[in-house]
Amino acid sequence: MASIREVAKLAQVAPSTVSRALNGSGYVAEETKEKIREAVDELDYVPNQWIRNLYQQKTGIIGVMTPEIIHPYFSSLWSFLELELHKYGYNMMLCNTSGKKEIEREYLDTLERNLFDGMIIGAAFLPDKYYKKIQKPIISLDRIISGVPLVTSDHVRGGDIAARKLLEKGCKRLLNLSDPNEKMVASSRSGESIIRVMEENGAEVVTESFLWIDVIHYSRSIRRAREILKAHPNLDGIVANDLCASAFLKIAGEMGISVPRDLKIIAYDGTYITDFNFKTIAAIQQDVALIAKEAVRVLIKLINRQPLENDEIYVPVHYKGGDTV
Amino acid sequence: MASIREVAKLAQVAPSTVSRALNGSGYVAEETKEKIREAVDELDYVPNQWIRNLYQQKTGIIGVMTPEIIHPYFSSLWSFLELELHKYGYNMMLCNTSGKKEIEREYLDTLERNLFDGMIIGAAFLPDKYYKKIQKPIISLDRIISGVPLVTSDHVRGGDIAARKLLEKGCKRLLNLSDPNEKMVASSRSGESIIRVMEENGAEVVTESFLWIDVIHYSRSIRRAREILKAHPNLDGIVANDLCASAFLKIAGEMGISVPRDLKIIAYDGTYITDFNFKTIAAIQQDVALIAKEAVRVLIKLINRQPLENDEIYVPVHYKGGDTV
DNA sequence: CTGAAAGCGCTAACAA
DNA sequence: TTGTTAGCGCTTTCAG
Repeated sequence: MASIREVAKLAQVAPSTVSRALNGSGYVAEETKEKIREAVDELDYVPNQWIRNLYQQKTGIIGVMTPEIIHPYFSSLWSFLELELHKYGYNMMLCNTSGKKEIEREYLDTLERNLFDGMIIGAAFLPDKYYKKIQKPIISLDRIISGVPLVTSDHVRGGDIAARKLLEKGCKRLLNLSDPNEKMVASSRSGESIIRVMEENGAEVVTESFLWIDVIHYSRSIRRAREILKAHPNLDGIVANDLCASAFLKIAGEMGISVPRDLKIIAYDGTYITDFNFKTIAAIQQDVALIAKEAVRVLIKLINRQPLENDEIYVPVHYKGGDTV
Repeated sequence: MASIREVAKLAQVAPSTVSRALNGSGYVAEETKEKIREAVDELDYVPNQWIRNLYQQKTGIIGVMTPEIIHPYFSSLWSFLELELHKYGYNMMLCNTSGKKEIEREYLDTLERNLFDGMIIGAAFLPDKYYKKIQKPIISLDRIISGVPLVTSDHVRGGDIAARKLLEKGCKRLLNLSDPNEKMVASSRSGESIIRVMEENGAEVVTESFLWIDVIHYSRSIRRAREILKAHPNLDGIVANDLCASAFLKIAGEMGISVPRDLKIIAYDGTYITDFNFKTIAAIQQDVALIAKEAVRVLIKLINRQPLENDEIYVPVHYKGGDTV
């Protein structure tokens, strides 16, 4: 690995001149530039970006904390986020925690050790205090942490739309899924909203737990969906994330339950997988592109120490029709 | 951000002593250590990892070049790769090119600028020479580049298994899909293998192009699948990647083609989405966990300048039954 | 056991 | 227009 000094020596100039020539900062005679260019070619010199970062006091890397990346909601979200960060010259580092607290702590450490210029928290399992003490720019996409800006979907509205749609179709007994381990997350508001609207309108709501781990392993989703449908044979409506919704649709078919006649299903997320089946699944669609855009906009403001006009941003959701309601 | 110098001053020792105490390198009196510990706590000092890397001559980051991340094959593969890299203390940086050559070049540049200790190439669209000149450890997962170690599935066998399965079920007229833009990739061997086996056994093979861009946008897959099935109404077998296979299954249903009676479908990849439909899709399953494991093993060897016993590694594939054959 | 000094590879201020 | 010098925050000799 050639260094700037070697280039300087070969071109018979000072290292600082090489630096200036290469960065276009300050004056360098065209003739000198030429000599330097030759030396660079000769030695195959490539400046070390890490070292440069030292002076810029930045790394150009944004960490993205995610519990996993296989769920299409996350794949899509991170895909858009990457594109968006790239526009601003940032690279994205996916920090996959697999839901493990130690790994999450490790990555927060990495942030504090200045490897990232900022961090986007897709999901968090550590107590609030770990996030609160962080001195660097962070934003959250779901977990509600006081002092940490939140960019998320308008889940209250999402739950509302879903519930009203089901009521309109005559649902009387709805299944609501929740992961008891996830507390203080914005996404749980959709469930609360669904329950409120359903009950206000005289419908019954059955809440069952559906663990995170069961969502990401599809075979487990299937098993859990079967358990739940067997335990509650008289359900007539389900709102669940794309993967779960898909599992319920499959199990309903297996059990001979007619969808949408006897059971109506609305997926929550609305990624492309809701179009996979012959019956497309109706969905509350999150606008992942806009979430990504807003998240990056806010993070960049934080990094540039600009004031935030708003530290809670709610991105609109949309209803997408399908064959399951 | 407190620096080591501030800690040293507060603890009334030299910066080098702090360094030694914190790294456990060299001797430091227990008493001195205690003073340093106090100063660290007092100032909330966190060593700057990025500066430390300067001395280690490494960054601990591996770049992973991928054309996109939404396709479940890639999501799964990168998920396992991340886990595997993490075991060796490396972080993974996803380099999403969106199939764009400029972005790919940019990331190769990033590698040369020492931001990564090595790189894993998931897909490549640049001419070979760009890869050949790289002086840092790289391995490829699909594209065949002389001098660059390859870790990939045994696609020849994969194609073979698929073809024989279809023949066994009586297929006479098979659809083979290929992206004409993708040249010199290991994965195309499955198609070649399928064609060979089918033709050797007296079956006909129709090859149609199916562009990458049509695969990753599911709505485009659907449209293309419809086009193809309309153009070739007498097909009785299809081998295609999970997403395409899913699109064909859906369109077959829409067109009233009975699967598997009139049309047999085998998905190639075998990710969880092949289990989504009421009819599970038969598949040639790639062992992504093992691919990830092998890739990392080889890359680490390269980084440590250990000799490679083999620069082409073929990971076994498996047949997974389903309702579509 | 500890500190001074040199230096990782580069940039920036200033002098020439 | 160029070179000298100092230094980013840390580690690593090496002398004491």
